[in-house]
Amino acid sequence: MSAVDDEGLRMAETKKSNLALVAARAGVSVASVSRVLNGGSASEDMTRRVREAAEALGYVPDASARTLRTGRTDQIALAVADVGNPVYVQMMRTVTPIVARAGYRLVVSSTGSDPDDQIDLVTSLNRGYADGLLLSPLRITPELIEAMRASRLPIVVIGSLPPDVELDNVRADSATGVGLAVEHLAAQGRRRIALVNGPVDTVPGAARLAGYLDAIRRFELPSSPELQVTATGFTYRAGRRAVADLLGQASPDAVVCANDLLAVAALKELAASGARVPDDVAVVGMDDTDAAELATPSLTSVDLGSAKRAKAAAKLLIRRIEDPEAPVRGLVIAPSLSVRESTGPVTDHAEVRS
Amino acid sequence: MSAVDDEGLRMAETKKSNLALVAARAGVSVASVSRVLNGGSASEDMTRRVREAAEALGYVPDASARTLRTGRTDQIALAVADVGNPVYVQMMRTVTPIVARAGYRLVVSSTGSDPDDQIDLVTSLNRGYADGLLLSPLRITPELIEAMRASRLPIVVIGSLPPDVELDNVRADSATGVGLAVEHLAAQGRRRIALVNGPVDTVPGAARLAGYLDAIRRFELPSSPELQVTATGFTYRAGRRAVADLLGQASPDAVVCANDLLAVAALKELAASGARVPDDVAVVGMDDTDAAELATPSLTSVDLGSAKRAKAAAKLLIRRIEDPEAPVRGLVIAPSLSVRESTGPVTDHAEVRS
DNA sequence: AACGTTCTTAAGAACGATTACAAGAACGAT
DNA sequence: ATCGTTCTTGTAATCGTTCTTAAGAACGTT
Repeated sequence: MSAVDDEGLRMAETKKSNLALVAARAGVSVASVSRVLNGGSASEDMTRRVREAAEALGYVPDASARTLRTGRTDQIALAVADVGNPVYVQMMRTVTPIVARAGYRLVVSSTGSDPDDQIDLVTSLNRGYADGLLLSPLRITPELIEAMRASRLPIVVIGSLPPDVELDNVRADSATGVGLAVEHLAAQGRRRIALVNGPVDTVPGAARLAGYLDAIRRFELPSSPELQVTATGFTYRAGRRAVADLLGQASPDAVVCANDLLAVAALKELAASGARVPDDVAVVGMDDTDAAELATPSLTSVDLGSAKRAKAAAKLLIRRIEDPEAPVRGLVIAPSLSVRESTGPVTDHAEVRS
Repeated sequence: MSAVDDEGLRMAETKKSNLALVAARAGVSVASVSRVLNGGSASEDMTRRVREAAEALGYVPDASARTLRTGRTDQIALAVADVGNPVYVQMMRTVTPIVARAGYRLVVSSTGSDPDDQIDLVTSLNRGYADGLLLSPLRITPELIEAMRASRLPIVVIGSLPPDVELDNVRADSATGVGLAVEHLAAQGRRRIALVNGPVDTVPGAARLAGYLDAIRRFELPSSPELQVTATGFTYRAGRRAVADLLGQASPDAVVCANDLLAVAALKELAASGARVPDDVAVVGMDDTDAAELATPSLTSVDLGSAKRAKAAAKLLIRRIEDPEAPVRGLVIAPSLSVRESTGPVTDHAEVRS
């Protein structure tokens, strides 16, 4: 409680204010104020008076009025299924500077994995709260596709779509990605390669299972149902349960996981069971997020190009917003493998071990 | 390429539509349409016709028009400094259901740690793109405080403020939290307790340093500048560098870190240097996020009540939106300690493994 | 001096929703 | 039959901005 009150000294009174008030104070018309503030041509005297009045009143233009008039919000929405998944963090990071450079603000909303949530999101997009949407849906239903197709505002899908759907999208090549992982493991002489997948009724879950089965066949590895487990979600906790089940029913010498969180869960569960990584069991994650580098041992991870995908999707969306007639595009980003400790050269340890 | 085109069969044409179109189709006035759709009283016949017309046209109300008229957006904004920090993920998770239950949608924007970004954010809030803002600023400047004070729309600060500032806020008690960590370590006989802090010109950085110095004095532990290092940010990478510096200049038997990311960095750097955790060096994190549980070994972490703080802040904001005259409140959430492996008793370690 | 050109500024019409107000219909009561 | 009440529906104003149109001023040209 200081004795001196210095409030009101130079306090911009942001209570409320609009063009009319500024105009009245400057002694000009609202049109002129708008023109000056939006960089139209005006006399020097006019410009000065308007600027002063606006400053004095702490004028801030009203977003909804402007949007109503112009039809633009200068916002782009990014919808993610799970804010806890580091792959989405990576996407947010990549997208933010791109949309900012194009003059948009990014707003993030988190949906559940429920397709209905996403339909709601598309609907509310059509209320016009953003100029476009970047959507990365886990599950795709015909209803969701129909909603996206009917959307008045542009949507770019990050992820795969059924082949006949004509929507801008940027997809990963999960199958090839899983193939890279299996190839890497097989080259080390690993034979009992397990898959820890997320729900197979999701787009990534289905793609990763397909890629796994294909790779197992290609490399002529033993295939057995016991080596495949499905977590109830792409989360750490679900991963722990799934891996515990796996270890109860099989003895893999390598585990490929559908994302990095599941892979961290595998590391933990293996450690709890007394198995050494990578000596006894190798672990491969997917998405190549921060979590892969932070894990102990650090995780070999399939880079599905999330950052590139997000970047490409953002550019696609911006182009589409600016030119609604642009042809529909579908991009595929090639995967690569980031090798780290969790699949570390077996030779070093194998020598020691045997 | 199927031979049959079934487009236009029942495709809701969401091109554009407004109350006037719906009204024309239903043969009633726009006012009646609005009334029916917003749950006003209307005859059965009227209701049916309006519903049908709205459905047929795929009518979706325009957000900006509604906002312009009513002054409400039904959105609450949450601004976080770093989407990569798991403590913010925790906050987002907690806040989402609370605002949803109150009928708001949550939009997340990420600011940098630069106070100017946050001032921009407050300004754009005053454009009316949300009904209120939850802000967790890393650095607080007089300008930011002035901007928040002058805001036309309510803001609740998650974090500490200078004592004389009258703004709704929910703060952690970092000092006591650090004290809990030091007490726990001292009770194990650890004496050379180091601090890995974030930048001290940030609010949490300053608070944690103060708490550390106070605790060191209280427990009569040796204090030396070599035991205190400051990372250039609250990130993993900055943490690695800071811990490397620390290990180069001192031999701590315990490390208290200003957040979980820094603590994970400490684990990694200690492992790289050959030190065993917790046998040689104990590590304590802060915020008690998922990262603490996922780390190897799992991290003992000071729970600064982030989830509770976020929850309380959201409730405060909603109350404030609904009653702008409500008295200003400041809450403090008490910290607690979640003990895990990284400070585990050395004896216990042996039991588990044998 | 009359006229056309250019430049500056103002007036007013949108954008699409909500809502106060008024007008008319329906209905029961006296 | 008249009046008052209630219920339903329509008319029109309003939110704050942008932008078209047009009016007026300034200036050069013939």
